[in-house]
Amino acid sequence: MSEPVSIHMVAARAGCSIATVSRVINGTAQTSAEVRERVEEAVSALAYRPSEIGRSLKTRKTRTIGIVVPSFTNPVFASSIAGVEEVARAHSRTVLLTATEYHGEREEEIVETLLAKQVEGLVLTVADADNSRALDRLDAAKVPYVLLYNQPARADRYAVSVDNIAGARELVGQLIALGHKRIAFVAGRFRTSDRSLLRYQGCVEAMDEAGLPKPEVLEVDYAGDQPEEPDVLATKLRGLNAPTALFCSNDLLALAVIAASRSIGMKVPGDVSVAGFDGISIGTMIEPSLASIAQPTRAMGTEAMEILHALCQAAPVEPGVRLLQHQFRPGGSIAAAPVESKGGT
Amino acid sequence: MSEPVSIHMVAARAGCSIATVSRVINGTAQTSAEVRERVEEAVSALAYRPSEIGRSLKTRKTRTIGIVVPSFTNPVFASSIAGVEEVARAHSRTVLLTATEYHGEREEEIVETLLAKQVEGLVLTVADADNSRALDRLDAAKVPYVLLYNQPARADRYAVSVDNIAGARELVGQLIALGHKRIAFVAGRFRTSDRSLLRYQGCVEAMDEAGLPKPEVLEVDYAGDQPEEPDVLATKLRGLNAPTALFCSNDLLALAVIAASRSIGMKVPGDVSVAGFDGISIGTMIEPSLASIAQPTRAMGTEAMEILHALCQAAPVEPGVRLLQHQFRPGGSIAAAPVESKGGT
DNA sequence: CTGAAAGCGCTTACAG
DNA sequence: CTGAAAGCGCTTACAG
Repeated sequence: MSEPVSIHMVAARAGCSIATVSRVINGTAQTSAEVRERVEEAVSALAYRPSEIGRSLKTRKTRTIGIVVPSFTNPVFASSIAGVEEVARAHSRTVLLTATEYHGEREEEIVETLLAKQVEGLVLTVADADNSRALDRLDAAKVPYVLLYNQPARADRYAVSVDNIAGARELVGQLIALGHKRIAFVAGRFRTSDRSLLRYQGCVEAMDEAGLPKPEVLEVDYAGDQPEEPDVLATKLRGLNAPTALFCSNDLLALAVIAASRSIGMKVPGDVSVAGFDGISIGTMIEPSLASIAQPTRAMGTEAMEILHALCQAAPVEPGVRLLQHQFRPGGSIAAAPVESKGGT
Repeated sequence: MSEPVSIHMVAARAGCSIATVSRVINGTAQTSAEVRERVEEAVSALAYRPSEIGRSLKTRKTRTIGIVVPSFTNPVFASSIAGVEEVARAHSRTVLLTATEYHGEREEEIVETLLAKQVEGLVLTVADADNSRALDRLDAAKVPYVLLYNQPARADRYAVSVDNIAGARELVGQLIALGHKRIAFVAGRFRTSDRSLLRYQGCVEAMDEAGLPKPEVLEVDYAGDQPEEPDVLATKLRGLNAPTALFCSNDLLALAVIAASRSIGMKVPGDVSVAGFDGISIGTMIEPSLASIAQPTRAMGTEAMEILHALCQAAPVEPGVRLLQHQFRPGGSIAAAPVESKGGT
């Protein structure tokens, strides 16, 4: 900070030119053993580290990538970020991290900032991958990016996701098999999550096929990752038309829904079954365990970063959405539908 | 990526010098309305964004700070990172993110990388704040940093934490008040977490004061944030000398311990009480809810970043540890000690 | 109010 | 094997 040591000081101490210092440090050309030794001595004596910023300006490569996700505090994002970071480090890349806090309108501004930082590429989860000014901006700037959790309809974008529709269908299929007929879909922010919408769609399809009516929908407000006040949520749940099962668009929401249900005397799964989507690990530790669709979150992060790395080196990569395998995770939070008794709770 | 637009292109289109372009963009000097207009036209037509990297090289300021934490997937870190990022953005700073994955020996290397990236400062949680080569390196480089969750004994380091000893004492005091006499401390990695050690110390102190013997200690291996296999953990729990209460060094561990206890037929809190430390929000949603010591994690992140920001601008800040207020969070996971029956489970 | 020039810390042809 | 020089994209005295 105070007196950053530059390549000139190293050269001075080693008694050679800065070009030579650069060469021995990067091993980019032959150097005599003596000079090499002197340079190495100077480097360690001065605790010299070449400035990435000077280097970047010259090479036009920053070896930095940007991540933008809605939130860090949802384990789903946290764990894929961990995957991205791991692979980034393996390729000696650094990660610039940002969160939109679910404000889709911040995406563009954030992307601008990241672009100004000269990131070589981005991994991002946007509100709506098919209608995003942030992505359009990236396309225009020709900066490579890989979407995570989004499933864009456009075939020219790179993305890593699970099949949200299929996952939701599978889960709702399980619910139906358990005898549930009145299933409600509890949604976090359709507008800010195209995933939520796809899961809803999967739910509708499964019910359609079973000859059941469209699911009732409960849209829930959030503050960050925390759904609204438990009692507000409880009141809303009470307002539903006595569903026997609640399919929540994500696990965090499902946990809140279970707590809220409990608070109004609804036993889970005795009175109502509750399922989520994501498969966060805590879901397996609690009682009842949370039925869900597990996504390989960390692997999704590593896969996305591997693709991005390839893209950054202009390696040829087939565009499109990579669908990783999801898995139904059974759990004690769902059970056979209670016997019909004309009108629920 | 492909044809990044530079200040020269803008100047060319606007028919002025690059100096003038710089001036209107930064509003750093008077400019005539006409020129300003032409420059602005060129900027938006070309979608020009000044390169932060060029700018940084000249100004010697990157407006970037680094974060290093053991893991992203522990909600405690995730949420403080969110706080750091929020404040960083408010000060137009960007955040470079890294995780050690609990490998203390990676700290130094990570710090080197961050230094090479010319971060202006760092927020970090290290394994041992009083014995850290990474911190020594930062001191030598005179790069400001603020510790988070660590409580260094040295008075010259900046840190934001809760009082881990006091928190642990408080919690264990509650346990003792409930009649518990055989309390075991379940520890995550003492070697990689000075917090864990302090919490242990608080536990010992509280038991000492009550005239109880030192707590039995169970050290648990981790893989990332996941404690070892549930059945391994269960076996280890079984090996304990029939404690009536388990104080776990963090909430994630407590959840795993509860699950493992259940798996061997120990009811929580009927047969054994379990408490954690951190106060993660999920702890309040589950049944039984998790007794814990709540830390204001997000606020700790924002506070740390505010201090760092001040430090980066060479504002005078009192060194030392800021202790934020922790709070005992009652929970259904702890209850009165079962009546003595000569030898536990 | 504006421009030419220097320089931030590097890397890399180009000579030798 | 080594050095002098140019240049990456900016900002900022210094002149005018």
